[in-house]
Amino acid sequence: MYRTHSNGELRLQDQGKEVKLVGWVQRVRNLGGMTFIDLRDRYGITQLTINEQADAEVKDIVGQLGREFVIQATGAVVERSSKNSKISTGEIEVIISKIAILNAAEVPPFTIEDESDGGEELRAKYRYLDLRRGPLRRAMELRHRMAQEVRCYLDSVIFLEIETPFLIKSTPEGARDFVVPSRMNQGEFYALPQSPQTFKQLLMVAGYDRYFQIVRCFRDEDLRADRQPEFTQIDCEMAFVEREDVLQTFEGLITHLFKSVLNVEFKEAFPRMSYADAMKYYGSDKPDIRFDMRMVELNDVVKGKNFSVFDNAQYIGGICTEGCADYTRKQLDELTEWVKRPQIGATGLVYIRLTAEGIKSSVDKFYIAEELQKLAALFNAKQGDLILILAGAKRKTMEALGSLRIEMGNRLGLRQKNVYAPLWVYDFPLLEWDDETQRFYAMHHPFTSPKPEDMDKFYSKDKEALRQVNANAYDFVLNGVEIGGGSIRIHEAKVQQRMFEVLGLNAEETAYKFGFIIDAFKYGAPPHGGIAFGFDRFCALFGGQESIRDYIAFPKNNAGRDVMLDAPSKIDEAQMKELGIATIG
RNA sequence: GGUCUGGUAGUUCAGUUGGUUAGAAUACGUGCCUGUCACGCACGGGGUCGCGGGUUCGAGUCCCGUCCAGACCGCCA
Repeated sequence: MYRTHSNGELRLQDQGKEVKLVGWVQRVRNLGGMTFIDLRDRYGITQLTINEQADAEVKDIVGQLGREFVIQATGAVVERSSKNSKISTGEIEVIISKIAILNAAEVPPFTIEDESDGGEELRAKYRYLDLRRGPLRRAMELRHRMAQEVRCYLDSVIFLEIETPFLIKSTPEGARDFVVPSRMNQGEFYALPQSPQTFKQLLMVAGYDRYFQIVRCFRDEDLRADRQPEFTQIDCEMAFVEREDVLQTFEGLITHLFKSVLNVEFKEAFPRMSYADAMKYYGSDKPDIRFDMRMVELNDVVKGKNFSVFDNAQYIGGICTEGCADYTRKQLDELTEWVKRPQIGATGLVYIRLTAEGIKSSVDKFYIAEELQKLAALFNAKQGDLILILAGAKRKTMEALGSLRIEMGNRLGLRQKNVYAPLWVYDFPLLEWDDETQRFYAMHHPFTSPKPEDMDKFYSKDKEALRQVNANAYDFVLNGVEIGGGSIRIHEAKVQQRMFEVLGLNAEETAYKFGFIIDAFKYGAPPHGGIAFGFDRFCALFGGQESIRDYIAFPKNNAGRDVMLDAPSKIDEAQMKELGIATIG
């Protein structure tokens, strides 16, 4: 037996016990006459004490110890004469009678502490050392807890967890697929699933009317702090449901997660907002509603006063930032630079200050105080507030204003981590027109059903009518982060066929790529719908972080590399030959 | 594909207008120290300034190229 206890469990009532502990040496403090060792494992830290009376052999071994050595120590639990209230085992220590080095360790390249001295690249390379640190360990524990609670809840409402294959067929409709060459079928490739979308729908056809899976998904696209090439979804589907059934069911799941993992309670139903309103008031399809600061469109009130910037703009809108009227010229210039950055792309920033001395703006030449007052009233602005206005092309300007709103929310401290604002966004457009390729793309995915009332438009030949078709789709947004998305699906073969037709696929392509699902719909497919949650993002948000990397045990860097394994890597000629793959160039 | 930021000791960083032997903290090593818990004190070792080229009497510093890392835009049905 290696150990009798973990390093996190001994307490005052254990004193007198003879215990055997194992773990990693966090730190050795040699005071001359006596030595203290902090022994660490997953569960905590226990102080080992070696005093003057210890055997020479014990003292000799202790002298050899370095950081991260794996040791085993035997001794008696005693009450400490000077206690440490910072750790759970701080009232006791173990007086060592026997000690053994189970494995020595080289000096680690960075310190294994909550606040490590190591940079990201180094910690990524030695991920197994980084994972020993408290913050990463807690992230893994949080993720485990989340997964357990998801299973527990969905099991309680009779969902079945069913696994679906990873080696599937490439249907590049949206994100790029990762592909895997087939040895037995040379020249052909499997694709890794971007999501188990079609499989879960086939499970509905099969009659498994409540399915879920915590499942890895793969997308060969560029990475971000919140995007990895392989990531995990809580993938769910239900048959014989309408939108309301899906929202209710998963509001239940989310509420359960908040309660069981964070002990946060939601007494009221989650707010809901149409996509159109989200864009209109927040300039985003994933609004952060922890703070208000709604956008107000000003087209009708500012045009026709000889201010060409406004007169020529398709959209003029603003936000009101409370208590910012005392912003200095320098701060306003800096904000102007901020909105002019290429990522935001605004051409300028107009401001109106409501100061004690009256109303002042950067457009006083064009608007008299009375007009500005009237404008300010649209925002319910009061003395001390600052109104920021952007103008330009509609979509772009609204999004820029939405970004400015988030930025001001950050600056004003309105986006607190421990405040949670869930939101359902619904009624997205079904289709997006792409000028470059001159065709429609599905905004969500091609299995999303149009809203029943838009069916006529869906069958229309008119591009403008098609543009106006709404999808029976919904997103779950938490604190401005898109956590989940889903829809009521198409379950009729002819509707599905029409969808592919709208997307520009001919009958042959449709049959080749998606024949299996259209066939399935011909054999009694029930009405169905579902949702999928980004599990990594969900965990990161619960952990109060923006980056999902710390919630994935072995993530990739932003070039899609695993720097620990140094993958991807070349394969040898024999492997290539076996797969029937030639090197280009 | 693009924009920005960074790369100097094991690690995190500083390094002035281009000028003597490139510093600090921490880690590491040695010694002292009986109540530490980020122990303390003293001493010590440790550098291809990412790489290549250029300008210059002289480059960590300026210029060009390149590689790597991070953030973002495009992309992400």
